[in-house]
Amino acid sequence: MNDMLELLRNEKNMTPKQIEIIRAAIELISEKGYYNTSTSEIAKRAGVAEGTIFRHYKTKKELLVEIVTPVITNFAAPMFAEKFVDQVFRTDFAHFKDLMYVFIKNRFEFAQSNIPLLKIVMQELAFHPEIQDAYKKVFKEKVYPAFNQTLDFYKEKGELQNLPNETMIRLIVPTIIGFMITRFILQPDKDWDDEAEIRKLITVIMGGVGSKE
Amino acid sequence: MNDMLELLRNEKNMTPKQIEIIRAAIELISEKGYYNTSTSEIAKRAGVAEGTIFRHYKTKKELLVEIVTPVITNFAAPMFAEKFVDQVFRTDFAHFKDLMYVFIKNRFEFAQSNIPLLKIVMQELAFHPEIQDAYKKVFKEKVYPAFNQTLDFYKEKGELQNLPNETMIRLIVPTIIGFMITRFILQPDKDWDDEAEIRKLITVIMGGVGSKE
Amino acid sequence: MNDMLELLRNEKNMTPKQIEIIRAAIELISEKGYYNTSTSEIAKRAGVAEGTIFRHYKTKKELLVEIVTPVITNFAAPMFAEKFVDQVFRTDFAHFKDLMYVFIKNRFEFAQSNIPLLKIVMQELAFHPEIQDAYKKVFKEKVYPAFNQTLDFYKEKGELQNLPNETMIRLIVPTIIGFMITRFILQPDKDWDDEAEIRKLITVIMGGVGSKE
Amino acid sequence: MNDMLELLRNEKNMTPKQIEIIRAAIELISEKGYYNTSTSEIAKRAGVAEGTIFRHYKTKKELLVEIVTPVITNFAAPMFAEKFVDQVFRTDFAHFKDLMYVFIKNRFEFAQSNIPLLKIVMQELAFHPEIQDAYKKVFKEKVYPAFNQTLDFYKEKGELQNLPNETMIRLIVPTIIGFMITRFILQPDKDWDDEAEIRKLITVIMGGVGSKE
DNA sequence: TATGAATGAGTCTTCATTCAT
DNA sequence: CATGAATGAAGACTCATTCAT
Repeated sequence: MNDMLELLRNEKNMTPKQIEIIRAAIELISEKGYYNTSTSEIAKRAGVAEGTIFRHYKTKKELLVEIVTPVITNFAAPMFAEKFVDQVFRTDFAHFKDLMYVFIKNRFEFAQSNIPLLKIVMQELAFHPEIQDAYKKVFKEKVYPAFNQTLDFYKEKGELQNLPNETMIRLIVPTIIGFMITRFILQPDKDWDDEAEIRKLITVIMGGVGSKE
Repeated sequence: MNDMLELLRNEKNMTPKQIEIIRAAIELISEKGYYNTSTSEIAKRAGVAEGTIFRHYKTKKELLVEIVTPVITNFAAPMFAEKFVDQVFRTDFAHFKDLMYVFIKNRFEFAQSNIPLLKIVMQELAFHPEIQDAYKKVFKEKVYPAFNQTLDFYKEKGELQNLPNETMIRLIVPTIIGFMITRFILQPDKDWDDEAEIRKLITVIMGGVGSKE
Repeated sequence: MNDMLELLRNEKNMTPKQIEIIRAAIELISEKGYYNTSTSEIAKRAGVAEGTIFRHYKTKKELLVEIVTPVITNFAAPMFAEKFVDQVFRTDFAHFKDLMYVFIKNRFEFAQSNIPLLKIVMQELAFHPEIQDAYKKVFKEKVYPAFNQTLDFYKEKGELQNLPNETMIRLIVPTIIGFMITRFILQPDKDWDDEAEIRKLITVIMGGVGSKE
Repeated sequence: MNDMLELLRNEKNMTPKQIEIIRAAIELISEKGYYNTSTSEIAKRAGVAEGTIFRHYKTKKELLVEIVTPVITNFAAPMFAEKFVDQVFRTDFAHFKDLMYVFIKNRFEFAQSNIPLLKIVMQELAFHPEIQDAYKKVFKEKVYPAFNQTLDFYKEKGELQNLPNETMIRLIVPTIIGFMITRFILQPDKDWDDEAEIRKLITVIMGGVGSKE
């Protein structure tokens, strides 16, 4: 269940109207951007009155943040949730590249289910300090620690070069994200063999950080 | 001479006021984004009347495009100009990784000299078809052909795996761009050892596309 | 009930603010012309915010058209409505000149009640294709057919010369309109004996188109 | 020689640039109206710099007035010039309707040669007090006296009804002008038999003001 | 005299936000 | 809770006019 809207409906208990507002906002903002989308347009597409939006969200920006924050949290978080880290250490994954495969596969599917949302995050991240804060927080509190633990684990197993974790993260993460941007945003209509692409991606990453034995 | 403003002053022969307008626009838009920057603000910072902007650029958007287009052209183009391609084929570069080094170094420096401009390009690319067109044109007419020629050359020399060029480009380019974004935008204040980072980057790339002899 | 404002209030069911906007617009535009009247002025005189105007009328031009179209329709139309044409053929009017009298009298009173509006129509007709369209439509669909029927009727009765209807219309209509312009716009302050003027006018018209027996 | 431009070139001694400005202004304003024509457009079409216009005419309005005033003067005046009035009293015209014929014919040709200018006069008369003043002056000082003299002359000859001159003028003038508007502005493309139309027009007028012997 | 870059007041229009119902 | 009419501040853009060259 990767669909964020589903998730929002459940976690916060939203009224149907609220859901419609969020859905409309996501559609419109991801198509045209935050500044090209008016609240009246959102209201119209959501089938509610303009005032209704402001009953639920004090400002237009708050609506944006409300949309974007859970995406950030959920894009980064779940893989680093207890369950997953457990698996790693219960050595469910014999090799780092197996872990990478599951990790990338999982995030890939998440991205696929939430393209409009991720588009919004990427586009608006640059301009809204509130969003940047959420992003930094998640990165610092979730991604970073989880990565550290994981990388240390496989370093000790001799599967990774003895590079600083930070360096490795800086090599791995942009490579993965770069791939997804190409895949979902720049050339979404190309005829992709996703499975092959992901394997190739892992080769690149391992070429970069894997131990050269 | 990497500074685009310098370049603009020379190529198009701009009046001093025009230069000021461009300078102010670059500053403000790269800080706050296109939609958060008003023409009156640009005028104020440029020290001209608001009307003066519209004497030179029919619309605000035209100003943006005028700023952004040369950046795109110049970010992509020069490395693929005759001179450079010549070098490659006069085998000035014994190995693909030597070429990569010079290439990345060169584009790195260009980026460094034009951070605000590149920020603008990245941020606004998503919303302005006019900018997308410029980008597509350059990529198709310059980047792609040059890359193809080059990759074929080193493939024949046995230095690269026998992958489709497109695949290689898709692995190489986002990796480089991802690095630069991290370096200049996400963590500009970190204490970077650029030389080392670039070498590492090349290792990653070679791990991905280099031949496994 | 000749007052157009009254009519607007009823037909379209307008809010009080909307009425005020229309009233203010009519006053100002008829005094100073469309291009010399700003929307902010209209708003001020109407006692509403400028934005309110644009909530009801998408553009300033749409406001103008909304004001002017019903005038055109109503200036031309009612006399040619069923009721009136019926009267003619039930020979309520023994002679063409009796019909003319009622007709002119009726339109005269309409004009008198709507001077500012008619001023606007005349002044702006030249520049706004939208208004011209409305005018052409009404003339073609209402005025012309009604006139034709009527003129034919009295021709057969031998009261009119055997001229083409078009020629007669071209003689009659400008003469009447010319009179009203003189009466209400060029010399409104003169001490008019309207009854006498109208009779004189009819003499002229009959001199032009009446049969010379 | 009815062309006003010719006249302007001679009376005032204008530079070629000035003539071009006037010509361009007439063209543009008569097409699109005063408020829809910018001085920069006029300058462009005239092939001069914007500043040049303001060297010759202090304001845009002054340019308009400069264009329009001589038209008014010349439309009204010449027929009432000495020469013409002389003719009347040297009884060059046996009957009033002969005079009318020459008069209408003459003004008809003037109109035909100056349609754009007359269009401008009509359209802008309503909004510019300066133009109204010119019009009133000419009417009062030229048209009215000349008409008076003439009408009195033919009244004495028993050719006209014993109506107040003012009344007659009010019947005659709008009828003639109405005809010209129909002929040149409302239906310029119709296939007109001008000679016949003018004769018809005179019949109407005579029907209105001619003595009923 | 002619130029045309520069001006800045003024215009129409948009839109997030409020509030009485 | 929901509505949607009303708001008014702010924005992009126009254009008559000025003035240094």
